[in-house]
Amino acid sequence: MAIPRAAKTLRRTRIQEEKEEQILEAALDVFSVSGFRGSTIDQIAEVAGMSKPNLLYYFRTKEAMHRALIDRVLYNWLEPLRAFDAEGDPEAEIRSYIRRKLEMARDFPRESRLFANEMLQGAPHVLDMLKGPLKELVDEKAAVIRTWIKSGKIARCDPYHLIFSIWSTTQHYADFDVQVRAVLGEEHSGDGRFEDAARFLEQLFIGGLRPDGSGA
Amino acid sequence: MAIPRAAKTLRRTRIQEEKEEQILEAALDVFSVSGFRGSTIDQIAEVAGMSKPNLLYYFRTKEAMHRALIDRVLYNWLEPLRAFDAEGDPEAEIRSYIRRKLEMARDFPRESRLFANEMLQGAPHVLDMLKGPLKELVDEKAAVIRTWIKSGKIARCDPYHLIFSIWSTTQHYADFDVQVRAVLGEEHSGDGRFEDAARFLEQLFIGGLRPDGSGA
DNA sequence: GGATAATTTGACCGATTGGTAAACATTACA
DNA sequence: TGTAATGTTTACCAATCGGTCAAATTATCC
Repeated sequence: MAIPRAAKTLRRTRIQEEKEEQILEAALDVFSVSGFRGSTIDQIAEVAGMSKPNLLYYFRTKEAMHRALIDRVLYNWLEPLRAFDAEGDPEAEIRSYIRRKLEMARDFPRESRLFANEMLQGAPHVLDMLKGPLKELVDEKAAVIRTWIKSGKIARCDPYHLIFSIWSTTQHYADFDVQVRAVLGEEHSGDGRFEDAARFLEQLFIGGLRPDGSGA
Repeated sequence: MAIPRAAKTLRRTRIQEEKEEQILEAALDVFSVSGFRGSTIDQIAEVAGMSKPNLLYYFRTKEAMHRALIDRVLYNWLEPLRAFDAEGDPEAEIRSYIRRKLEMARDFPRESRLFANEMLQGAPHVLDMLKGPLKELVDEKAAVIRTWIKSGKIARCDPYHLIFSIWSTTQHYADFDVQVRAVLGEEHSGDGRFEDAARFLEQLFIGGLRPDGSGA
């Protein structure tokens, strides 16, 4: 008889590691496209190449699978913002933040869509994280931006909306990929659009945040 | 006996107008949150306050409901971009485009989420529209922006990515509303955030697009 | 008011949903 | 190699899914 699944987390087998990995990979495929409600266990099982009961042996419910997936993906997703450094040069920091976020949109579009789906549905599974850890992290980085403003290194602006606009512009290339490609046309649907986007966004944010009295 | 439904479009009753309106309103509620796959006819029927077979009397399938909803919402959704005027002053045009898109995010968030859901799922129901009419419209407006660049009224930049970034930053306040509110906190979750966003985005885009040799 | 068309509903259908039970197969380890 | 724990599968369940049907109800128009 199998031990109760609650105990599974105590000692993890090689098989457990592999299968759970395999399942979460398939779950990411499915959840990121159809959202939680629109996805079915059967779909995920098929993508994962195993039977539904086998899948449910590792994750007792659809909820548990979704939660495990979000938990695993969340930490890496916030890494670029965490790397935002108070000590660095504002212009370089903003540039590199945009670059990193765009790279993630290019290399991990499913993760981006997973969160986008969750947001559209009102964030039923991550609302506490948004109000807690995420808000704290953003508050912290907003404070950094405010010191840059106070020292005159960048223009006066609302740091929260600055962060929102970097999020939205970069994630757009993952979440709305199909629209971007349709509008750009077949010939510009290679990865070159990410380089073009990076160039444009750097120009936009660096120019838009240049302190009043500087340069020109 | 009721006439075949194909004939319904020939002469429309008062009741038909009202009920179809009522159904599409409920469908917008449901589809915009859960997407096509994640929404059920029963849900929509309940929100609309009528029985499922009654609902299916007006729209034969879930697909038909979704298609009718998209068709109805699409025209208005593209109106701000259509209003983008070649004759106007670039700065004023961009300002007013941002304002209008933000107003739509505030006043029609469900419509925004309906499209966002559709995009995340790969636009199965609107791909032709994206590649056809939408692309043509954007091409046209991109040409307008290029004339502004050529005449030195705004900085050199990629007009497509400029449009993408206005779309993404403004729609963010509808699609990611729950995240925006969570990060800003309870106290900043009134409609004031749209005014703050407008101020920031105007500053960002006007500053970011200022031609090299001008001002400051 | 009566005929006729339009609308609404309850009962129902087969397919799919999330999930379970138990038999069966495999692995790890003494 | 035996055996207990782990892993997998087949068969199944009740609930929900999209959708149909025929009967009942309501509106329209002469």
